[in-house]
Amino acid sequence: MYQKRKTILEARAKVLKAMAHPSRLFILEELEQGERCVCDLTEMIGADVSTVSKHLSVLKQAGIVIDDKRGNQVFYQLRVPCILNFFDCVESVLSEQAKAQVACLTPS
Amino acid sequence: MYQKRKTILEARAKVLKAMAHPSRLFILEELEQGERCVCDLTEMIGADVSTVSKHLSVLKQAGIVIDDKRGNQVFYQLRVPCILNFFDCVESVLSEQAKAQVACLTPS
DNA sequence: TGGCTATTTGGCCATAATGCCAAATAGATC
DNA sequence: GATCTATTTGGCATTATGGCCAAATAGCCA
Repeated sequence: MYQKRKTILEARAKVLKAMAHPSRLFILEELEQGERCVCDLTEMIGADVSTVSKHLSVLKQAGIVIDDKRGNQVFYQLRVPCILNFFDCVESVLSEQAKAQVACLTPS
Repeated sequence: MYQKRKTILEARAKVLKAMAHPSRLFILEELEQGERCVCDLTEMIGADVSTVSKHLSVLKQAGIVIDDKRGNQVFYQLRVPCILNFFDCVESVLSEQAKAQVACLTPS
């Protein structure tokens, strides 16, 4: 049952895991607007350059972004723009949570 | 830039992180068909009951599933069924990867 | 109550993820 | 070549995850 689907589920989990970090989600949102170099993203995030570079490497290894070296800069862009559609649904998880909390607090 | 969005991105990341495990993805697929008790899922996955229970707890804490105790069993179901729509996009990430690999192997 | 089944929780260990600093690498420019 | 900027990589400490076993909890039924 599970063993039969395990390989494909592992592949999917790897993609989700690569996205599952606030800085990496920020990078994806930012790349939705267009390509960005590491230095731009580093400044916006406010972490060490090496940290941001490693986040980008995680996204790249998962196949979510691609890089393009031009001069002494490296520009990253989304490889699969639909990735952002995810969040309509993630958002509905969060709004359900919010609704449930309100319901808890509201005397019935 | 990032600090302004950090809180919401952390919330989203938490949901993605909860999904980012093959066993948990299997559980979500299975719950798409309808509610399941812990014992059913445990047998299908073939891990220790305690392990499966903890996976379910992760999904529950993320607000993705809800539980319903009936008798001495606990049934879980999806709280936000759209969660499975995710995979059209995850799949396109994977198929892009596959395409790229083929392109690498094909002499141009 | 006692025993049975289903589930959760605590403890423990092995492994992976995160973030910084420092060092290495690569390109541009003088 | 020397130097400056941009980026990646290695190392290390800290924390989180995943899995099992064992123990605790909860409901059922005799």
